[in-house]
Amino acid sequence: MAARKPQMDEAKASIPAAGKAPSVSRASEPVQTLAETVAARIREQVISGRLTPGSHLSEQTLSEELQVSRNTLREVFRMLTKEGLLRYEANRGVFVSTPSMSTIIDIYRVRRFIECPALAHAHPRHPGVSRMRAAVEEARRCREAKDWLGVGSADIAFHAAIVELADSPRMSSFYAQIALELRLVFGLLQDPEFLHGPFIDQNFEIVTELEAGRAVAASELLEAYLLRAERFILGAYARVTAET
Amino acid sequence: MAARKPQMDEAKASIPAAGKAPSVSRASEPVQTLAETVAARIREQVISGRLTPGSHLSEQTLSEELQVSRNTLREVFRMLTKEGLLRYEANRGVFVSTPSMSTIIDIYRVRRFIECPALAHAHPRHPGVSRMRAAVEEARRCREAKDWLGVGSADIAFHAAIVELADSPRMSSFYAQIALELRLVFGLLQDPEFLHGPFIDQNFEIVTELEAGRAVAASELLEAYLLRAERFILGAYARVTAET
DNA sequence: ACTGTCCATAGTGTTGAACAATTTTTATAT
DNA sequence: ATATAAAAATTGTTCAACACTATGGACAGT
Repeated sequence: MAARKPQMDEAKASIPAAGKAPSVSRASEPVQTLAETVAARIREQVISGRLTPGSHLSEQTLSEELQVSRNTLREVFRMLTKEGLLRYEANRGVFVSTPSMSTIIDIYRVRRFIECPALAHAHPRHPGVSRMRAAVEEARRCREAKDWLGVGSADIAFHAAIVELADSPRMSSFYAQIALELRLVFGLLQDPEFLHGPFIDQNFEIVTELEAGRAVAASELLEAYLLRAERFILGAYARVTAET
Repeated sequence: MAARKPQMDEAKASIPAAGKAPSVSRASEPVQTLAETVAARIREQVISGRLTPGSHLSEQTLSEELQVSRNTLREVFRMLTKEGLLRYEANRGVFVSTPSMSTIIDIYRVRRFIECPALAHAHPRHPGVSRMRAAVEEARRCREAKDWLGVGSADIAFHAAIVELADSPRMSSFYAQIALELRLVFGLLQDPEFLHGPFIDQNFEIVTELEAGRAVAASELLEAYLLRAERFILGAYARVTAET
């Protein structure tokens, strides 16, 4: 019964002198580790929708495809798991997270909980304000160019700037995670123009109100915005999942 | 199914000293991976103060000490880094995070930002309320027994229960991280009786108010509590760092 | 003495192979 | 068909090796 026998190797007779193809020479900027580089790449693939939620990421396949060892890849998986983009199942491997309705609901609950007070108590001259303004303009530029992925990024950046008004590094990094999950949801939905188009101008109004010193009014606009967006996204989500 | 011969390691009799018997023990379902087990162990060491902030964790030394491979240890480090307990420095390794004054200030800013609204909008019959009550009683028990580490845990549990009133899994898990960092701070300070003693009774008052349906009053109590606690901790921190 | 270069050392970053443990698939027997 | 056992794939973990980076000391020039 002991049967179980390895058949795998045999080819391993090769000499260990294998060329290692050292990391590409990107001699610029702060030394990013290989794992971080790969993580960024996979993250981008997930966000852009090339890696669809629910799909299984095989360690062997991916390590060959990305030219990194399994060990390094596992470090990458750990990172992305903590970020919420991937999900581990014991002895089964990692999968791209699949946001559910309750995920969306929770995300928007958090957003209202954090963004609205942050905005309401903001000082009109806070450096975050100019970042909000910049994000709105960036969104418009992307809309012109029909770069909807860019519009999504700018929208996220806008709201991240709102959170920065609270002057709390921890809150900002928490929000960054939430935003990542939200991007996952975006990727799941189709018709990005329909998805983002209407909200750019509302962002514009919000930052305008804030710059005029009417923080509370801006906060109320934001709350209405978030409630609408939530219903909107939930609707689109239901439509997509119904199709399958 | 799969009734296989349970022949485990016997060939690797290299250094069986610590003998940890990986998966044998809890044959239940949660199937904790080795890395998680080790992470829990280090986490506990950091919280209890046996691993002092700022100290360097050598991969080689620790992997020998804990009887795990460097690769596994690195996975552990990644987890604890995301939790905020450890800090990476490129090519220099991991260190136990050293909370600074601004860390404490940020933690308490976040706590007020999250806990107070959560409490103010809470329903008096929410399941979280009974958890708050239970935590207060646990804290009192530990105080009797002079188990100050336990008092700290109960205090954290009390406030985690407050956050659960908001019914948001993401918020709760975020708060869990913050609480971990706070424990790090606690470990840095001495005289835990002086540290926790006065706050147990304030927790009691808060939950009592809430149970009576006066959520807003409870929230105001909480805010005052948090402001006091922040000053208190900052003072103790300054005293400790001044000594060095 | 003072300072800057060079080198040995030690520690992290990454790899590839190996094996154990578990899940999934296939083949076989009832 | 259906249950069950063997085979194949995959993940979990370890090990040994080497490249790369940081640190500290020896050594030469001023």
